[in-house]
Amino acid sequence: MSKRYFALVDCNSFFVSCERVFQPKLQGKPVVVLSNNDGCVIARSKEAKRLGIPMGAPYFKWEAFMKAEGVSVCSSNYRLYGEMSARVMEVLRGFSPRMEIYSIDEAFLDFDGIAEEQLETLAVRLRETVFKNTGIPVSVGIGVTKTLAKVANYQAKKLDTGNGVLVIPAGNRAMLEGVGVDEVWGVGRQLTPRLNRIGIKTALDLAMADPEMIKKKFTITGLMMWQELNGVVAYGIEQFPASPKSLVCSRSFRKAVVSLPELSAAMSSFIEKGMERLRKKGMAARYLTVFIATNRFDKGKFISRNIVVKLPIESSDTLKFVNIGISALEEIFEEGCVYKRAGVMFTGLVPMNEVVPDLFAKQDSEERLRLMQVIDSLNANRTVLYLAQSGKPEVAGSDREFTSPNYLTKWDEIPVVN
DNA sequence: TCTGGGGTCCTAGGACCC
DNA sequence: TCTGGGGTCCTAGGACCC
Repeated sequence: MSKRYFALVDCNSFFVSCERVFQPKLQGKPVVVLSNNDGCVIARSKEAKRLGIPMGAPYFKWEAFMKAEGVSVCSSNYRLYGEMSARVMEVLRGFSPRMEIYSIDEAFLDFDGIAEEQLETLAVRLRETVFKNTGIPVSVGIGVTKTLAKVANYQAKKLDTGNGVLVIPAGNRAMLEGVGVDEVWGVGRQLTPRLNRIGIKTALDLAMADPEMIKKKFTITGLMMWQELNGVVAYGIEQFPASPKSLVCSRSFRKAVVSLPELSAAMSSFIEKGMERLRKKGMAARYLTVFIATNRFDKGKFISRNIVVKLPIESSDTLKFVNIGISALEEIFEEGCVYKRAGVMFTGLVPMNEVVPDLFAKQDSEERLRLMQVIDSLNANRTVLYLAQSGKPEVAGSDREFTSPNYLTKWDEIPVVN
């Protein structure tokens, strides 16, 4: 019986690659993509990484440097990235009947039944197909567990294998040697120093450690990482996405907010946006959390408040949530604070059609749900209809200087070929 | 002036029950 | 003076992921 392999396909500098598909002049040049409000760097091209621009670099601190080095700057355009992601995933689906979309730019593929010596050829073909059909370059890592596939992917990029593909054969430990333990899937900022202190510096060190000790010190999650590095599957492919448990809509304000009316408008718009996403997933929520916070980077006291409201029955009605959300906000709002961030979280989620009727609680009415449907369809590609209470969309704090057009989702922004 | 946004899982400890 | 033991559920906080 041949070993079962998993592949991790990861889009290279995904957001940057998306921008490059539509702006070929950005090829081969240093490029970064900025977060909301053009706050900080969330994607970097290889060339930008080489210039030493770190992930999360605040734009205002790096602006001068980037100008001097000729770095191209893009504001983030999530609609575009979401659409490009869907296209990439569609191509990947053709390469394995079992696949897990892990994030906007990553997917695990089950390569069960593929002989070891054919893996690389298959991966190279996959890579070429994705590039041909979408213009997005990807790297492919292959191993007998997801964690090893992740390591392989990391090495494919780091070692610059030439074809963007790296296979870690079953039982091979050599590939773990040059990998810092902090690169292992599940080892983050806190675990790294703790592991280092007991002499575990590389992925190989972790793989060779005593599993009893690992379990004792790093609990079950630590043990699972150990197993996966040793080729024992602890995480399977999740083909069908589990239904979400929570949904957040939040923003930092470019200009801090002081007044209750302004904050209410922002909150109302968060609830609108969040509800729209929730309905798109066909879900309703039982709990609403409203939160507000001051600037965590400011000297002085950092204030963060939240309040949870429970509805008598699950709902997906924007208006109902806006009303209770605004009242909730009034309870936690404190005069004199300078708010920098706010948002809402929906929890207690259930599919809309599984809401259990209650004798004493009124369910969303048919008419109201139809109204929501109409609003959603009107807003499908661009927000055209919103509550007066929410104010103009930009109140919610979106300020983007370098946004690329919505090439794929807006008719009037489709690129023209002359 | 200016520092993202959206998720999941695990554990410890408290409340509560019998 | 002495003051069980076990189970479940919930929450807050920590840690991780992209």
